[in-house]
Amino acid sequence: MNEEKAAILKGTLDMLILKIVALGPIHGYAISQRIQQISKDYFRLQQGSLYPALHSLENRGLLAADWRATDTGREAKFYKLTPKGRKHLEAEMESWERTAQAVALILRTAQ
Amino acid sequence: MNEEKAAILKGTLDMLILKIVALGPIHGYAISQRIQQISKDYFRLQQGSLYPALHSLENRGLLAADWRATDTGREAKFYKLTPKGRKHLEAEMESWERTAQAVALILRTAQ
DNA sequence: ATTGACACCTCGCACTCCTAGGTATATAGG
DNA sequence: CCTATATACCTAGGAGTGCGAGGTGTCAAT
Repeated sequence: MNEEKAAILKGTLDMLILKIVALGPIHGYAISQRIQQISKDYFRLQQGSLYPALHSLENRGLLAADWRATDTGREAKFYKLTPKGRKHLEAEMESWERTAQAVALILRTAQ
Repeated sequence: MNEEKAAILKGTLDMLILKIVALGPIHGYAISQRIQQISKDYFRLQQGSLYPALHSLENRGLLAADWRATDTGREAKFYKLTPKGRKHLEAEMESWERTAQAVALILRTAQ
């Protein structure tokens, strides 16, 4: 019952992924772990959400990928931000701030 | 192009409506105006979102409604919170705070 | 030999809100 | 009087978005 592992807030997935990738080249599987870790285990990014999102971001030219070996000697697809992706991330973050503030305005309106 | 009137953030509509209704009995049409006004014209709540949401909230026992006359002498359906609705609103607001903070954690992670 | 973690993938669903239509009444302007 | 605008309600269908559930293959440890 106590749903302590929450789903990603709708509309924020692309932004969160772009932000994680902005920290440095990283492969998909590690992205979901990082999101979970940085959010202090609050968000749980499902693989069924992750991979389609990565493909979409790549198709839209916001991410670029190449296959490399991980620390553990395995092949993995590493993503990095394109310039377009960086711009997009900045725009999404600004939009998020404005939206979050608008929600806060409503929630903090006293009767 | 410059989409300065934003859509409601997915997943927050019920909460925002409940919060507005919590300020005092109010009819549907006025709810959308209040949301627009309090959010400083940032959110634009469409009628195609508003009315189905109100019916859903009523069906779930979170809102109760009765028809009354407005200031302008027109009949309108006034909603008020039920006790269940008030609890639900509090739970949703807490959940929102945690989610917004988790998003902030990720967005504010420096490389 | 089997389990579990790593690392990738896709299909179809469920949920959520919007678009685009509609009805009806009251008020203001020409 | 007639029309446009604002008020006030409604619905059907669709587009978007993330998830659940399934799958493949590799490597390390038991």
